[in-house]
Amino acid sequence: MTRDRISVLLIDNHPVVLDGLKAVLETFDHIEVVGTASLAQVGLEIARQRRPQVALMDINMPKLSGIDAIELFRRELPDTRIVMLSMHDSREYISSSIMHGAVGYILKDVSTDEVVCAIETVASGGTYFSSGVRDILMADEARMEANPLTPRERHILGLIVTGRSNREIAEELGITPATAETHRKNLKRKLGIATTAGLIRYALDHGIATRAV
Amino acid sequence: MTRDRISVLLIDNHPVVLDGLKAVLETFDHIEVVGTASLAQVGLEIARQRRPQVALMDINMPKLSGIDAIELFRRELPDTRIVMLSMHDSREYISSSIMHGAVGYILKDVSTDEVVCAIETVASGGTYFSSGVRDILMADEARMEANPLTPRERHILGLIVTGRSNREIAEELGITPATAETHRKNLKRKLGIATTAGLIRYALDHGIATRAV
DNA sequence: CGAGGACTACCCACAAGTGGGTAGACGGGC
DNA sequence: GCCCGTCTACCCACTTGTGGGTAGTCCTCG
Repeated sequence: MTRDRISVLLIDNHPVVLDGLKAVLETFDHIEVVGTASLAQVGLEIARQRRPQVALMDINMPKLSGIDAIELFRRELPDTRIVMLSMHDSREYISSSIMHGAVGYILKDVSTDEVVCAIETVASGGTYFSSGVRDILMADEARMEANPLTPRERHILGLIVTGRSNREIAEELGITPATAETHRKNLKRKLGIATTAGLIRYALDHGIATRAV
Repeated sequence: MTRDRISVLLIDNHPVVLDGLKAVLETFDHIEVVGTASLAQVGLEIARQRRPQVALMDINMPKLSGIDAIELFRRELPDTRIVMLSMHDSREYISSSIMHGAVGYILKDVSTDEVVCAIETVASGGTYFSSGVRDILMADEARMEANPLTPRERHILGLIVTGRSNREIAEELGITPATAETHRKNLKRKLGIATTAGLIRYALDHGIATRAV
């Protein structure tokens, strides 16, 4: 290692997570928590002064979302390596974080050992994604070739885009609402998208539906 | 009038509406119901043979939606004047119907007199929109200049596009979920859009949000 | 003929959105 | 000084979606 201790900045708007993480990390001699913040803006300010090697940042924060904050960090502090900390394992959050420049993404349900491992890995130049995240990333690439949407699913996706409820979709297709629900669930699972809004953006992006009303 | 009786085709997948409307219309000497159908495709088939002057069609039907059916009618039977019959007064349905070529749009809660009036009007070449619909159409044009979205609303619309729930929006903006809910309601009211899906399409259409994840 | 995918349908408990409202605080403009 | 728009917040009853499942029927492909 270039320095004996890895400097880490913690940003999380949940005091419990913030303090807990700080306490745990401080039991490791090779890690130094140089600051904590509950808001991204404050974290950025601290980072300007302390120039941490690693920033561990929550993805969901008031005022300034973690995703948006990644960009600000990258612009002002390109050497600080950003690891996102999230409770959500949705494909959108993960790929969005990576695209914005995060080099790590760990779920909040991982062990503290794994957090330490992530810090070490990204500090030495690597990338770290917790196991659940890796699965999602790999699945994301393999899934679409292995599991293309069925015609029925594309049809239903189109109806979802127009704002139809499960009941309305069911009426329109002559099936039960429960089945429409299943198709909706399968769509989300196949695409790794957690929200209906995400499904709509996906459909518009991939020409499965058009915005024409 | 060119013909003594106006030939009308009824298409609605609700038997009650279909039969009720037929019975009522047949009490008028100058109106002749030349056919009824509970599916758009069947209605189209009947229309091919009977060439009705007016087609009264439900907007929500299984298999083939009324909106899509308008196009088929326009293509094959350009002389048949289409009046949409709907329970929904959402801006999207109405403007979509008009754009596809309907010359009338009446809500199902209107009086039968108004239905007769609509048939007479479109048969003689005019357009007919029931009072509630007119309000919405006029409002639609006037509203956006009179009532532009506030910055706060645009911000919240952007968050809705990313699939945030009211609770998540509230956390992100430091307000209560109830307030986020109010903003969401106001957005729908201002834009005359009934569904969250519609809000998303609107936002993407108007550059208030981008699909970039 | 057996496997697997597609489509269908239902179960549960819980979370969230819907669509009506009402209402207070603040600030700018007439 | 008052009006109006904005932003905030809450009420209710109701519907809908969520995220786990399981499981049956068809049809096709090897």
